[in-house]
Amino acid sequence: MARTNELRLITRVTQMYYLEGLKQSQISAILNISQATISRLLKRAVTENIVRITINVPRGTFPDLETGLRERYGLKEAIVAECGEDREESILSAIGDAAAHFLSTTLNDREVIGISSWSASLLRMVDSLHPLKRVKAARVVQILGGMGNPSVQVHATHLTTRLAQLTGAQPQLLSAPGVASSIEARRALLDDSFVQATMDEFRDVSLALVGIGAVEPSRMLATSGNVFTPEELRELKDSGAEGDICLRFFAADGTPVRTPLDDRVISISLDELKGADRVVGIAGGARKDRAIKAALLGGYVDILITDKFTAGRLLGEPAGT
Amino acid sequence: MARTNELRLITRVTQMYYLEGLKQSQISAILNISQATISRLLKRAVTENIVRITINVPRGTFPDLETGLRERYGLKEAIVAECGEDREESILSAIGDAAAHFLSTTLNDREVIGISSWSASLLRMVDSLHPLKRVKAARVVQILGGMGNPSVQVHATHLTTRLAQLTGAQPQLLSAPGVASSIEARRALLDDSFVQATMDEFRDVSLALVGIGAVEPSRMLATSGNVFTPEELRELKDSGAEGDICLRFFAADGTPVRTPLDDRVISISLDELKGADRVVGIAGGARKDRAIKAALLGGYVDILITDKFTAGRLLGEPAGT
DNA sequence: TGGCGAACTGAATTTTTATTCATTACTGGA
DNA sequence: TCCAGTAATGAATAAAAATTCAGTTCGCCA
Repeated sequence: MARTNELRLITRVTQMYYLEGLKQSQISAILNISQATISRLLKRAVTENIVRITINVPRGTFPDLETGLRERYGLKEAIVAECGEDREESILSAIGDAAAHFLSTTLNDREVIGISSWSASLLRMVDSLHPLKRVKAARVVQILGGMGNPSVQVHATHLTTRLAQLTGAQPQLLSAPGVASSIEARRALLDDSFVQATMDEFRDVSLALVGIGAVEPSRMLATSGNVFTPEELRELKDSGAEGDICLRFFAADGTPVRTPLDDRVISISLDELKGADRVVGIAGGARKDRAIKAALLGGYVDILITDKFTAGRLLGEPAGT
Repeated sequence: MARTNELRLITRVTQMYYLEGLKQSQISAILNISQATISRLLKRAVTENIVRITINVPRGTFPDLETGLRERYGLKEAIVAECGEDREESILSAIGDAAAHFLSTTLNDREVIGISSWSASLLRMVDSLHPLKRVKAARVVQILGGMGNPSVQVHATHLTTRLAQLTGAQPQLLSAPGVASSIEARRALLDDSFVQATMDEFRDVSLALVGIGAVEPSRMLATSGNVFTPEELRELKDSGAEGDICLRFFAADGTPVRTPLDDRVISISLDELKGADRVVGIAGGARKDRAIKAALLGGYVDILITDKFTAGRLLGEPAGT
C-alpha cells in the first residue's frame, strides 16, 4: 500500500531527526531527499501523530493550575509556587521566593518599578532577592505612602530603598503616610514638592509590584497602628469592598468602590496602575481568597504570583499535591 | 528552592513552545527573557527530561527491525516491508512495492542506474513503479546478461527498457547471455562492441538495483533453461557458495567464491559493484535467508529492501506482527 | 584580599528550518 | 477527451533557532 510506504518513510525521518539528532540537511543527504521535503515530512509526522511530545511536569511545578488561572482570569502569566503547608508563613516564604526569581529573570533594562509598601509578600520577595547582576533598573518608585507609625514608615522606606539597591536603581520615596488623617491633611501633603515629584512618576511605572489586601485587616495592617477605625472598616464592608491594591478598594466583582477613604489615601490610583506595562500581584493565603479573586476579576493584575493552595481555591478545585 | 523556580520556568517555556506552538521570539517577548535564553532553557528541558519525545510507530512499519538490520550488518539503510504471509508471492509483492517507492523518492537527477536482470523482485518493482515525474535518470544499464532461453532474454530486456522508460532514461542493454557456454564463447561475446560499450558503463553506475540469489536455484532460474548443470550446482555448493549477486557467488561469511563458472558469466563484478554510490539489494523469503545474510556480511549491499519475516530471521528473532 | 576559572548573559552572527514561488503532474468532472 | 483545480516538488528565500563572542559575576583558593 502506498500509504504504508509513506508512513514508513515519515517514521524513518522522524527517528533520524528526533532520536538520532541528525539535522534535516544530513537526513536529506543520507536519504537523497531534499531538505524542504524532509521538513514537510516532519510536519506530517506531527499531524499523523507519529511524533508525540509530552511534557513531564517536575515535582513542585503546577502548569495546570497556572494555565487554569491564566485562562479563567485572562492573566498574562500566573506563577504558582510549591508550598509546604497552607499557612501564612509557609505561603509568604514560597511566593516571596517565587516573586524574587520572577523579578530577577524578567526585569529589563531601564525599567521603572513601582512597589507597594504595605505588603508582607513584597517584603519577603525583597528578602529573597539576590543583587541583580547584569540588569540596571532605572528607578524604584514607592507607590503607596508609609504608615503614620514610624516603625512601619521605616519598613516602607526600607523596602523601596533595598529593592532599588538590589536592582541598581534610584529609589524614589513617597514621604507621606499612606492614609492622611483628613482630606485637608492629604491636600497639604500633596503640596510637598517631593511628594509631587514621586507621584508624577506613577505614570512612568513600567512594572508594578503589588500586594493584594483583604478588607479584613491583615496582621501587618493590624499591628501598624490604627489606620482605619472599626467604623471605617465596617463602612468599607457595607459598601461592598472586598479587597484592595495600594488601599484602593474594589468589590467582589472587581468594580472599584469609592468611599470617603479614597480622599485620604496617598497612593497610585487603579487607573494609573493600569497604565503600567506589567502589574504583578503577589498574594496568597485563605484569608485573601476573596480579595485576590476580586482583584483578578477587576483585571488590575497582569501577572499573579501565588501558592498552590490559593491557586487551587481560586479555581474552585481542591489543591494539588 | 531556587531549583524549583528554575524548573517551573523551564516547564512554562516548554509548554509555550511545544504545546502552544509559540516561537521562541514570542515567548521571549511575553516572558521578558532573551531569545538566546529561551533556546537554552529549551535545551535544558531536554536534558532535564521535561520534554519527552516518543515515536508512535504506525502499523505496518518496522523501525526496530530496520535499525536492527542497519546496526547488525552496517547497512546505510534498511527497508522492511509489511507483508501478509511468509510466502514468495506475498513477499515479492511487498518488497517490489517498497522498492518502487524507494526508487521514486530517492532517485536523483542524472543518475546511472544499474539493474540486474534475473530477479523476480526487480520485476515486481518495475511493475509497481509509476512513471517518475520530475526526475530524469541518465541511463539504465543492464548489469547482467540475459538468458540463453529467448523468452527470458526478452524478460531481461523488458525489465531494463521499462525501467528506463519509467525513469526517462536511456536504456543500455547487455546483448549477451548471462552465462556463456564456454570461456571461449564468453571471450568472443566480449569482443562485440555493443557488449563492450555496456560493460564500460558498469563503472559509472551510481545506483545499482540487484536481487540476491540463493544457490539452490530459484524457481525462475529453474524454469529459465539449463544454465547450470546439476554437477555445476553441486560444485558450487561444495566450494561453499551460499548466494550470488549477478551470478557472482560468495560464501556464507561473504567472501567471494571463485569457481570456473566465473569465467563464463557476463555481468558486473563484485568489485565493480562496490564502486557504485548505492547498491540496493532487494530480496526476501525463507529460501534466501542464508544467501541474503551472506551478501550482507560481504558488504555487497548498502541498502536492503526486504520483508518483515525475512528481516526477523536475519536478526535471529521471531518475526514481528 | 585578590586572582582565576567556571558559569551566565544578551547581542550579533551563523546555522538550521520553514515557507514562498514557479513549475509540473495528476484528478475528476463535464 | 480536455480542462480547472489540487497536490507535490526543489530552488530560493525568509524566518527561526542555536551558537559564538565578549563581557560580567561569583565562588574558591591562596
